[in-house]
Amino acid sequence: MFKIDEVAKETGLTKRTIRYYEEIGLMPTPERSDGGTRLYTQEHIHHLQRVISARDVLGFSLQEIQDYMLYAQELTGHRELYPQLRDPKQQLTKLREMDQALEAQLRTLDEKASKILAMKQELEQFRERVTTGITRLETEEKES
Amino acid sequence: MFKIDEVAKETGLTKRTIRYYEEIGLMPTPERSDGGTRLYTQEHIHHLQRVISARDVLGFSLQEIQDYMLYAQELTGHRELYPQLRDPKQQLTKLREMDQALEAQLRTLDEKASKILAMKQELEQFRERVTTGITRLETEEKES
DNA sequence: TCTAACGTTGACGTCAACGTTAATATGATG
DNA sequence: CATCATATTAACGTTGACGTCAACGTTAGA
Repeated sequence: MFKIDEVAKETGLTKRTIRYYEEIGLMPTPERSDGGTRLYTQEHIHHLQRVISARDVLGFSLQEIQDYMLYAQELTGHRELYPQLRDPKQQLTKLREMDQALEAQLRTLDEKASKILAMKQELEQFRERVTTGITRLETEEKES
Repeated sequence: MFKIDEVAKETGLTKRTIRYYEEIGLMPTPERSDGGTRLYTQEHIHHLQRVISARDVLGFSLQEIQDYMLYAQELTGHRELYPQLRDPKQQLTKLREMDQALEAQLRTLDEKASKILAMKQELEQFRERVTTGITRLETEEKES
């Protein structure tokens, strides 16, 4: 069980940000001590690290990340979905919704990946020109 | 020569955003008519499209995009860099700086690409589980 | 040339994503 | 058990990235 300062050091987030993420529902609410101090588990830390990854690396808004995490949680940790809690018709509808959403998210990821590739190629071209420029200047320097 | 509304329609940005990007130095200042109306070229549109790409797809801050665009401009459009405007020593120093910066940017891009891949794989796993769930429910439905 | 449609510059408004401060309670340690 | 580092909530402040509105000038077409 970790207190918030420990979690902050593990994740690199500030304590404020951690509480904020809980506030907006981006994180499962941790347990509390008798006095009210938040007590986090390793799971919480993992969760936060994935949130950070999605936020920093992909530039998703916290809202988008929340949508993504929703599915992730339903399918991994708490699988209260698969055991038929309800009418199978409703199950089917929900699963189809999830399928649609997942497909959409995969498409945006593909888009991003291809654009990243394009930027990479551009930067690599730039870099080639720079390195040839450097070597040219270096040889000129030696010749003088 | 395009006026701002045309550029807005081409790029999907609002006029406000276009002026804002100019204001913060994210775009080369366009020419003006005698009356003061901004007159854009095709180049400006291309530039904006690349900015949009970097912003939307990578979630860079406008400041980061500005840094990126700085090098891009120095190396493509206005190649006032290569003709030795100055002392070759200074040239060399500058080129080395650029090389460092480009390398760093390439590293961050690689990082992003690999994280995107990881997310993709996760989502694909989720999707498999969902689709198997769907087919199972569908066959159960037919059997009843 | 007149006018409707579009352009320009302030200036203030807004929303997300936190930072900061204050006032107060909690928890570990000698 | 005293105390000092941490914790909590509540509230307001800030920054980036624009939206919106007002007051006014410009342009193009009838």
